[in-house]
Amino acid sequence: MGLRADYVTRPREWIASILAREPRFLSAAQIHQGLERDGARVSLSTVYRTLDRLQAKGDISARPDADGEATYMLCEPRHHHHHAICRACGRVEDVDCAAMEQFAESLRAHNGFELDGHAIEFFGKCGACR
Amino acid sequence: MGLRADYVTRPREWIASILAREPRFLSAAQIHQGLERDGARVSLSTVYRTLDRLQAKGDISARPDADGEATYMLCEPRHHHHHAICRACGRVEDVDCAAMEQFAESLRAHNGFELDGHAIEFFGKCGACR
DNA sequence: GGGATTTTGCGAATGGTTCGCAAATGAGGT
DNA sequence: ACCTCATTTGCGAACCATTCGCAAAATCCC
Repeated sequence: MGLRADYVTRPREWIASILAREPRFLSAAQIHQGLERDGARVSLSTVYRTLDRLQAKGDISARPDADGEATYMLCEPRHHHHHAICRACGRVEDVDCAAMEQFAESLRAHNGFELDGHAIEFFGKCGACR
Repeated sequence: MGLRADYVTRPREWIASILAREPRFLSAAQIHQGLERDGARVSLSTVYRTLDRLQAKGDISARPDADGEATYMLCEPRHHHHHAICRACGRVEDVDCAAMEQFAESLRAHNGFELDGHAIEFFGKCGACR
């Protein structure tokens, strides 16, 4: 009687493979369309449930896009870093946050604000789109 | 025959007054609740329409919260700056972005990423909540 | 006050996301 | 390979934030 199972299913493999080859944030609908294009028939509900599961496992990070629609990308949120998002193609580049340290310090000094986290997004054009 | 009118109405004044006294991002529903608490009977549709209008005029800035729900705050997005958001009370402090310049430079050098904009959010506790 | 125009409120429509449940699938033992 | 059983899937309905259409009310300006 196994508790806490974790089945390997085709829908999950297909979804993972889409995420693995797209270095950008995708909505559930976009992933679903990608699956159809690949000939993989998976329900939208399953896409949502799989994304929730991957996020709970810490394998993907999620963020609402400008319209509030949830988007997801394969990227470990554990090791803290930031994203540079290409305005043209959406490609995401990881950026580490060494330079943030000193900025946090001045925030504390000038505003009395005790920092315990931060999120940054950069917009522009990546090398390929320039 | 006046084109492009811009009426001053009680619903708009009430909504503006709520925004004026809340230094934090509020959802349309929260603003609507605030209006009811003040005894101001305004429909949710009007709240949404007024917020859209204020945003178009550049008087408020909007951002989706973590759940993707749209939130709004009285704050001119024209003059570029960042926000420090208190995790406890939601109060927003403005932070200017002088320190960002050099960061942008190293981004361009190391990643070939042409920056044309960025957004930052800091989380923590403000002076009052510490 | 009167008349043209804008705004409001309401209820219905929309679109993304979640839920409930019966049918299908994967895991593990025999 | 087969059986059993827990997990997962698909479907449709439910849900919630947001938008729309339209008639009634409010505002502006003369």
